[in-house]
Order: sequence, then structure tokens, then C-alpha cells
Amino acid sequence: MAQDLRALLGKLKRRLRDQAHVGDLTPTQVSVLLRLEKDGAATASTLARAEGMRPQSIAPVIAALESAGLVSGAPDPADGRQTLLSLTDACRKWVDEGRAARQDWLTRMLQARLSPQEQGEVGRAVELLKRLVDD
Amino acid sequence: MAQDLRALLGKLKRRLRDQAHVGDLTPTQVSVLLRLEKDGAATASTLARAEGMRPQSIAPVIAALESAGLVSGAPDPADGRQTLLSLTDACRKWVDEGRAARQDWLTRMLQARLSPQEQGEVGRAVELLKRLVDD
DNA sequence: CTAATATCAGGACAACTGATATAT
DNA sequence: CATATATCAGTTTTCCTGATATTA
Repeated sequence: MAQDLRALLGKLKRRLRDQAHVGDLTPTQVSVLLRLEKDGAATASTLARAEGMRPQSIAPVIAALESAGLVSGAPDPADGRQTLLSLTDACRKWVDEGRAARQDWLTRMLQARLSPQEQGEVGRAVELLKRLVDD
Repeated sequence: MAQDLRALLGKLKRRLRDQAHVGDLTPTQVSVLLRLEKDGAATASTLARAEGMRPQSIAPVIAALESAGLVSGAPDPADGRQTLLSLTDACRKWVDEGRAARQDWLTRMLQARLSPQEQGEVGRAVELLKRLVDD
């Protein structure tokens, strides 16, 4: 089963890249947005640690989200080294209106090809697997 | 939920790369092995189509599996352009003995961190998602 | 001749490691 | 001075596109 999951992983990743069109976000970008929404503002280094990445690796991710107008950074008044990142109002509005979801290939596929009950099963499995990667 | 799945995908991919040690296989390599085991011998082009990749992209994957002694290629007697790939006896033995599974980080994590019932749920979700990527 | 297979060469991307500047 | 943050530069991996030789 682990092998099936591995195989699925590779194919899913390729499909996501192939089907991606402008406006779609990479898995890492989505993960960062979800974390900012859940935990509030954070610095680049904090986000990198939470994602299991190096600070140097998350910089381009942040840059992409900033240029898309989804997050914005402001210097931390208490610590001049840090830049506090937070979701923009435009991003919250974008998510609330569901436009983010409608533009997403994966979301469309999940809704079109799986019954609501099956979607629930996948959702539970995602929660279980999150426990593994979050250590 | 699609966003959660996307986020999980990125993190799982990073974890797999970080935890990989010699002997572990990449997701694509595993996928190719599974397909050869299920459908029997095939050519590189056939495998590439099945995986949703270009023939040029699968060549290094095959080369890695060949140098690991897991698959072997023989010229197709009926069509001089093709090379028929099949699992080696060593590979079948390796899988049968469970050594493949024991060396795999993901397998160990699934067994250690999820109950048998939870493993079943994940397995079912994998089957559902396979329908999406296989089109 | 056209189509399919394989392969060579170069490129894009997302992560990595190492080194450096700056602020605490 | 020691630590933490951010960033610059170069490397690796895995896939891609384009072009070419060979065989059916």
C-alpha cells in the first residue's frame, strides 16, 4: 500500500504541474497560505520551519505569493531583522468568494469524479497522513 | 480540502526525499515496478504513456532500475525498434521476502503511526485518487 | 514515405548547501 | 561576541522541449 501511495504521489504531482494554469498555486504556496490563515502572521523563517524547509527555499514561495497580492510583509517593529507576513484582504476575499477553489484543477476533479461520501473518505485520509508528515 | 491535499502532497514529497537512504526508490520508480508486476513486460514508451510522462523522461528511471538489477531489457524479436522490459527474478524475490517494504521509510511510518483500521482508510483513499490521475 | 521508437542535448523548476550581511 | 534572520550564489534532481537516427 505504501508503494501505491508513492506511485500516486508522483503521478499526482505531474498532473498538477501539467494542468496548472495561471492563477493555480503550487502545493507549497497553498500550504503557506493555509498556515497563515490558521496561525496568523508569521516570519519567513517560522514558516520555513513549519513546512520543513530551509529559509532560503521558502523565499521564492513568499515572493510569488507577494507578487500575486495574496500576502504582504511589514517590518516587525520589535525586531528589525524580521519581516512579518500576513494574508492580504484581497486574499481573504478571494478565498471567501470561492474563486480560489473554482480556479483549481484538483478541486474541480475531486468534485466531478468523487461522490460527496468519497470526498469525505479522502478528507479523512488526508488528516491521517498529515499526522505523519507533521511528526 | 483540495488545498489540504495539495499542502500534504508537497510536504510528503519533501519528507520522502529527506528520509530516503540508499536502496529506497523514488515514487516514479515504484510506479514503474508496480506496473510491470501487474501488466507484465512492456516497452519504455508504453510505460511512459501509462505514467503520463515523455519517453525521454522515463529513460533515467529505467536506467536506475536496471543498474539496481530490478528490471532487465531484451530486444523485441518482432520489432527491432523496441526493447522489452521485465522484472528480474532478483526483484520478485526481493519483493516476496518483504525486504523492499522493510527498507521503505513510508511503510515503516504507516505501520508505526496508524492503526490497521486507519491504514485501511488511507488505502481506500489512494484507490479513489488513482481514478483521478489515471483519467 | 509516414509513423513509431529510442536517444542526445539543452532548459526550467523547486528544492538543496554554503557563505555573507545585518540586526539583537 | 554569539545568535538569529534574510539573502546571494551555486548545485542537484526531475521533469520538460526540441532535434535526430533508426526501424516498421
